Amino acid sequence: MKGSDLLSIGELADRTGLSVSAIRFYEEKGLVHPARNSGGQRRFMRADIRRLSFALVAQEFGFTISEIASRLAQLPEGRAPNKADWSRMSREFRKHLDERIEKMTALRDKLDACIGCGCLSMKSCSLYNAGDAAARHGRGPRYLLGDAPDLASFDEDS
Amino acid sequence: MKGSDLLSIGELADRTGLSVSAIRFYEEKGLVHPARNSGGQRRFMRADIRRLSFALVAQEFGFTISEIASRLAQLPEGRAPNKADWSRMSREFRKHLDERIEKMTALRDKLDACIGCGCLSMKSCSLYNAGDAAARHGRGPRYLLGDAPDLASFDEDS
DNA sequence: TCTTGACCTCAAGTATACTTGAGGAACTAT
DNA sequence: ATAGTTCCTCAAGTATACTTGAGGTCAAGA
Repeated sequence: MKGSDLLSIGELADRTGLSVSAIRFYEEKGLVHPARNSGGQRRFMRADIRRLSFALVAQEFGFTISEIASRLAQLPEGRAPNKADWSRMSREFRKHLDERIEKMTALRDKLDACIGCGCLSMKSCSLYNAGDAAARHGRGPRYLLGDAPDLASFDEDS
Repeated sequence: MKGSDLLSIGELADRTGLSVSAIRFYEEKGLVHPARNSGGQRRFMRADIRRLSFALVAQEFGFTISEIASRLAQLPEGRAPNKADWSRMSREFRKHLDERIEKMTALRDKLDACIGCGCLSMKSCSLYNAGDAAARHGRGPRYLLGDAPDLASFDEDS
């Protein structure tokens, strides 16, 4: 396979640092769509190195496989994506990153305020209802760091 | 149970927005340590509302249950934690938050630089080896957004 | 007292993200 | 040609974070 511009799954694993099984799994999830040779073995394009590397970075940021698959789906399928394709996609990705960082920072600052004022008692804690600012996908609390329905709980024992 | 300063699991669920099953699960994981009444039912302290609320916030930030359990273990067990206990704990927690946000921001900025220069081709991409800056706990890629072992892959088709 | 809702335990199921293993075919080098 | 490595599929296992269900007990109001 050396010299070819198609990569076997093992070569791709070496190039990305991923395991072979993880790459198969990612294919199943739609992150890559390798061709097959006459013997049925996967043959990847060089551009797939970048797709998978992007996936790994995105995972660092807490994106799920299916979210990543959606982003990668924006890249052209037939031809290898070029700089413009990647830049466009990355720029969009960046927006989501910004949002995520912003939410984390906002939540941290609220926690910070709570530590600063020493309250944590919900009478004036800004973390109460901070949930509006935090991206709580799916399951989540109705009250954060608080006990709003009854305002007497903490100050008694302090 | 009304009027008592001990809460049933259902009351705690109402106050935190958690499900009853989740609270039982969290007990199993050591986030709370409720007493039992004569009939074997769980009786929670008011302070447990805060413990669980903290757990929920921490989960937003991407901490695992066991990490959260470790943090909560720093609070006094016998007596209800007071403001000073919570502040001390939160302050420590805040450090971890800062680190996490910093790492995300650093990684984003590297991605940003890549978009800016339009490279994404690994010859000078700063996301390559960005892994040093990114907290990759456990499994992780050896190469990020790149294909260092062979520097010719992207520029051909662009 | 009796009924109904809340609670109990324990086992199993769900989703995400993979890994591991069995049994077998393909590829590559000598 | 043949050995050794790599690849294939499919099923099952792992860890995290819970939920759901079965079968049964407890508590609180009428």
